[in-house]
Amino acid sequence: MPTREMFEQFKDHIGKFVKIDEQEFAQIITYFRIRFVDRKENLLEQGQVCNVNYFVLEGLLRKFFINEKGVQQTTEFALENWWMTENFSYLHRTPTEFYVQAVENTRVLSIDRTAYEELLLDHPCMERYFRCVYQKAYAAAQMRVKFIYGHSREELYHQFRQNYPAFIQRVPQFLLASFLGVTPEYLSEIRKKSVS
Amino acid sequence: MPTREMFEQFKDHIGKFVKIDEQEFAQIITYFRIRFVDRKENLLEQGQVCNVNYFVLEGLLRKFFINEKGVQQTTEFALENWWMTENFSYLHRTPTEFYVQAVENTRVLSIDRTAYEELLLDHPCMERYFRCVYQKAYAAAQMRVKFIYGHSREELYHQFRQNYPAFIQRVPQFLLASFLGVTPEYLSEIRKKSVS
DNA sequence: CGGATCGTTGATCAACTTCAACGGTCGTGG
DNA sequence: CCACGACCGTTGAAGTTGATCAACGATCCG
Repeated sequence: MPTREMFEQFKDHIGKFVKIDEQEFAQIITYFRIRFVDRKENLLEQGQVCNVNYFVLEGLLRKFFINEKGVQQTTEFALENWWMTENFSYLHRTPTEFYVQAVENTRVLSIDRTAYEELLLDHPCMERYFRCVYQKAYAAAQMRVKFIYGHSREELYHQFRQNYPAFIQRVPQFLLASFLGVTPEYLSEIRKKSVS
Repeated sequence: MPTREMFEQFKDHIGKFVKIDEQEFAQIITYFRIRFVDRKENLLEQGQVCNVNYFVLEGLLRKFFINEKGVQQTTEFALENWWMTENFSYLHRTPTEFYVQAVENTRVLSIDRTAYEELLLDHPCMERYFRCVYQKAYAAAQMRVKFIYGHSREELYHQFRQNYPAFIQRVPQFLLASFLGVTPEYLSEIRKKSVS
């Protein structure tokens, strides 16, 4: 049984966007389930329709697809307090091309489509909350496109290193390479250049 | 003075996501202004804080920034029934690095920050509407990242050509090159290959 | 007619990949 | 507790993709 404390940080996150009282929050959490995901375990696999949205309480998720060369290509990480889902599959109810996998042992809140729709109807403040969350996520995705277009792969690495130094410690190098869109070999070369 | 018909398509767009009656819509449009933008005219310039959101009724907008080599890099187009704003600057109230410019003579609905916030408080259905719009836009942005990472520049062009054949007719080639992240010279070479 | 803008062409150059090989580390089974 | 294999990071040579630069033609518009 999930305890109150487990949800405290979720309440804080909601609180960043909308005002919410103790009572209503107690109602809201009933729409969610808590789930533990082992390292390397998949929350979503290619071919499935994504019907669930995940909120990371602790740990780290990644989203990737298999490109035509058969190589995993990571497109996204989700740390604590980030939402992770495959929106395209979720919205269009089409089979996804993505996997969502735990990089570390991870604890998430999950909410499926049915519960999500009920939640939004029953609690208008959550409509506002998700509007804010998606607007912010959209802004972040747009800035990411700007970064990709505006910099060489080498610069991307240095930017990323500067912006998320702690994260680089946390994730193995070949996953970082995959996320940056370079081969592990080239990332290794970039790193060599910058230490010498 | 804007006429009722001018807003008809905006009503249709809202109607795709939420149910709305004639009366409420009549209220809602009072929060917006209509604006005509000439070709090459800027709706936003680098250094400004973006406080306005635009809905394209007719025409075409593009968003671009100037990269460190002094070259315009297009990151986004907005056709009819798309929203265009610089979300990052809008959300954080920081000076933007982007320009928003009309590619064709364009007619937009505009809503500034103050009116937007009032609109959302006065009309909860619009909170839902924008939640849906941003969720969809976020999904599109994520798929775009997938496309960029999963294909060579040449493949990107062919994909784009296949998905938006009409659009390619509409936009000059150097802008398309800029959007795809290639030089005009290289796009020219790609096109030569595919006709021969 | 004249100038700006846009698309094209070809040669050279830089960024990044591919491939093959090697060494270190970690976890698991014996 | 050791040994083995899997996994990961590194190195270097050769190859590919796409950029840069300079020049030229075509078109459009004043």
